[in-house]
Amino acid sequence: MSTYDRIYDIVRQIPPGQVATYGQIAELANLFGKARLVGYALYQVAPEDTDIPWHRVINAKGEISQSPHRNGSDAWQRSLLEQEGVQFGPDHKINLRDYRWQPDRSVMDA
DNA sequence: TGCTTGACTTTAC
DNA sequence: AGTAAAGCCAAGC
Repeated sequence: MSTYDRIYDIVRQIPPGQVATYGQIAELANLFGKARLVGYALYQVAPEDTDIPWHRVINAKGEISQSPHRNGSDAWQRSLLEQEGVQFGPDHKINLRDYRWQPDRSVMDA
C-alpha cells in the first residue's frame, strides 16, 4: 500500500457533482500537510483514466490548478465538472461552500 | 547519492 | 486584497 494508493482510494470516493481540495484529500488519506503529493499523484494519472475522478480535485482557491505540462487537460477538467452540474463563478472559480465534498457528515443540522 | 522541481496550503506582511 | 516564504515528500536528472 503506497502513499499514492491511499490518495487514489480517497479520490475514487468523491461523488459526482462535488469537488474536494488537494489539502482535503491529503487529510483524508492521513497525509495532513502534504497536499503537494496529491497533486503529484494526480499528475501521474492519465487524463483518459476513467477509473479515478481526478477532475473533482481542485485547489483551495476553488480553481483548477494549472501547470506548464497540462496543456489543455485543465480545460477538459472544467468541461467534465460542468457536465456533472458544477457551476463556475464569474472569475472561473467554484464556490467551495456549495460544492465541497463532505465525506462524513454525521451531524446533519438544519 | 544529492539537488531541483512541482495539479498545494497556510501564515504573515 | 495580493504577494512572499516556508513546510512537505516523491520523481527526475
